[in-house]
Amino acid sequence: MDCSPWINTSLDLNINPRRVHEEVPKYEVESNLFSLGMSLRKPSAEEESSGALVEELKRVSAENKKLTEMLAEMCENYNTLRYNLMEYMRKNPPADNKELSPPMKRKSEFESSSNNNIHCNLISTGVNNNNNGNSESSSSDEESLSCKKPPAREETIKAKVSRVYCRTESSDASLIVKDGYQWRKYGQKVTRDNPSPRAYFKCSFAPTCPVKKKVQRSVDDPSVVVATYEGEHNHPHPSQMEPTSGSNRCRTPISSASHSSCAPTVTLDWTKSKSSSSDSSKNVTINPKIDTPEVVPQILVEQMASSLTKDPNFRAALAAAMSGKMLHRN
DNA sequence: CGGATTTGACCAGCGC
DNA sequence: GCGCTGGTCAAATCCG
Repeated sequence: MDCSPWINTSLDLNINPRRVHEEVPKYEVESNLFSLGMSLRKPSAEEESSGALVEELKRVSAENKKLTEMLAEMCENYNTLRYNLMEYMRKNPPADNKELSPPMKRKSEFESSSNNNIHCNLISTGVNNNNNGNSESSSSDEESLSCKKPPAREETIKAKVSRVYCRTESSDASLIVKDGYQWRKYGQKVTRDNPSPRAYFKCSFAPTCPVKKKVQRSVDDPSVVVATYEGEHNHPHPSQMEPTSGSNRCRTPISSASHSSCAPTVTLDWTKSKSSSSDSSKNVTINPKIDTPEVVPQILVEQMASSLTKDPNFRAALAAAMSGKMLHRN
């Protein structure tokens, strides 16, 4: 059954829903003419039956119009749902972030700092999820950091940890995440669960700044660099002190530098612009071309949405499933 | 020449 | 206790 015109039109509705109402009926009429071909091939056999056929045609056309409206409504609901999902994913990174985190943490990683709480920040959209660990979304990080430690040990854990995901050129092996601060590399290690080396950095902007950073490419996606920050800067953001200096600092927007404070502020350098998915981008408030921090979950959501909406097979399958469902109900 | 980076050695935590 | 692993140190090297 060749229903591609209907499918293509129906999915274009995602971009411009009004087109559907204008164009779909025409295709539907044609399609129904094809489907009624057996009857239409014998118009002269019984003239009285032609009237019934016309009535049938009108009825089917009206039904198709109704289905089209329902489809458009479903598409709108789908877009709304997708938008809500993106918002949710942005605020609540998925549990498979664990895959990007080391399988086990050692207490030495935290003993040198000086707070009283674990403070896991997952920076997702340029605003820290600074929920003091009370949200479910932070549980994955908290688990990875503390699940193997007794409660008494947890009380001594003090470092503020945040994780940032940055897409870079796959060919770029520099492991540099330009966040506006000055870092001195003091070590590099190849870890067991990731073939790409992990680089260790200390904040060199202030001699007494205790912040450390670990940078390693994602094992799943080499184009994604995972930067793990530990500790809190005890100095202002360099861009606040030297607004006109440094190639790194000029990439840091003042807005992110001026936000409250103790949590690490990160500006990612998007050296690889993502494909412009017109339909998905309209639902996303963040433009990937600007220096705005993002995290893998949102990247994945956008890429998934973009790839799905561009995939003809997915569109056909979605349209077939939706039309089949609706036809079955009628 | 001074600062940053590299890299092998060393240390400490953890599981067996 | 031993081996594995992640994290850190520091001498060597690089670079502007």
